[in-house]
Amino acid sequence: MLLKTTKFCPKTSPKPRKLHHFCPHPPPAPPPDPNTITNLILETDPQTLSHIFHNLTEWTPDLACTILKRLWNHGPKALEFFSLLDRHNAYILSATAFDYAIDIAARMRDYKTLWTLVARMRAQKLGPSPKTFAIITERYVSCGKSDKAVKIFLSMHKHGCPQDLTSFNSFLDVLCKAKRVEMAYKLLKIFRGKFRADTVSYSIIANGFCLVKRTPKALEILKEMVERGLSPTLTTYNIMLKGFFRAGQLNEAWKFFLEMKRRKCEIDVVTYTTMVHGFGVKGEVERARKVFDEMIGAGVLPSVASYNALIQVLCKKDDVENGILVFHEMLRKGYIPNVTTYNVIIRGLCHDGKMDRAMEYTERMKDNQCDANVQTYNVIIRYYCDAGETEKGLEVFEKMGEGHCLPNLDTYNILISAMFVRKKSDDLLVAGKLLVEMIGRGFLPRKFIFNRVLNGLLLTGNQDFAREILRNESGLGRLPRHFRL
DNA sequence: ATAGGGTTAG
Repeated sequence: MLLKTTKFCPKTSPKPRKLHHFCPHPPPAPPPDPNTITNLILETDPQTLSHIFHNLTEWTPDLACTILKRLWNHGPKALEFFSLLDRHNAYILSATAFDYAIDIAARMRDYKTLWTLVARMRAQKLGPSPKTFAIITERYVSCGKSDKAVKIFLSMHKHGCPQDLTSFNSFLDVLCKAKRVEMAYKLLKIFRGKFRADTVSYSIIANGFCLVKRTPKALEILKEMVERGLSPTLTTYNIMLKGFFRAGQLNEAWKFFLEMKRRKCEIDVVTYTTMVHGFGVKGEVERARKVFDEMIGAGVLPSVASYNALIQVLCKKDDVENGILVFHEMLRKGYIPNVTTYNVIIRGLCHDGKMDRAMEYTERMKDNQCDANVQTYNVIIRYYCDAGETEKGLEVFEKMGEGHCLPNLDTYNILISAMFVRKKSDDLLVAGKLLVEMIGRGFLPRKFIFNRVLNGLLLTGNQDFAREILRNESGLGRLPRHFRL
């Protein structure tokens, strides 16, 4: 056993010590099961948990990381778990585990904990690494603190983290993905000498302009890059290609694709998949199919992602049944569908009102050792709620909890919004409960959602509940100031 | 997480 039995179940099984006489050679310990431990952590209060941890053996760094990942959508529990490990089995914590914990603290905007963890990581000589700083700066940028993120990046070395071209490029990418491309470009111009900016740096900036649909500017960046003696790579071209599609410039995309071929670029599976997806989402289903066939004709082996792109396109812009035909075709060819493949089909079926068949596919996933993820559940819940089957949505929500998938922020938003459509006061009580639960799990509700639930409770004569929520949450100090009365 | 391709919701 992983757990010493006496401490494991102190209330229910206090006796059978004597049996050991008859069992001199206990059976070998079963492999530690992350699910069991995760559920134990979720159900147990902090103090009891501390006792249990005292008696836990057989920890491995991998197990610790797996559990942290499972607790991803329950920030407070994840950090509680992390600090218990830190106290009892410090040597089990890896750099990856620290990165997870830091990411979670940052997501909860608990900056004090974040920097404590960084210091602790450093004290244990586990980092912080450039990856750690990519995580931290990404979180700061995503909540609007880009200037602060720049300062953090520039002071990385003071935390014992090397500052080099790679970490510079990562940071530029963080800014670009948060649509702060102008800021990234300014930084590039300031620091390109110091860090010796390369093709990757410029490609990242070009991608940043593509993400905000400014393809002419992206092309300018590439021109500048070439003038500085840096050569584009296939990745650079694929970035541009995707940019044209994103900006709705289908003709430019097509011309660019032809030009790539004419210049004897070694067009790869990513190029083709970009074309299939790009054409497809703009409704050009036949052209998407043609490109897919051309890929096979050219001897480029489609990947699972290629199939996913085609299936998605068919499900969305053509007919789910045609998507399912391609799904069967990929199975015939020996491909192993992944969770995205299933999610695309499930969404297609839901969208077509075929909820029962969508549910069948979730079962099929299980049979094929492909675990449904939170996105799978969110799709099903959303469509049940949209179809007015709120109870079924809630049922699926409950089921994901008892499994090993915790709801995320989207799940709560979907469900809470659904609690307003029927104008039933009972629904609002559920909304209130969900709100309390999500806050307890470290999610910050949007101001709009929070006020909507509170107002709803007030209007339906549930003042006491509303007041209780406010008192609890402001007492915890977890809510931003605008929520306080 | 040094840059590119599949999921979100119209």
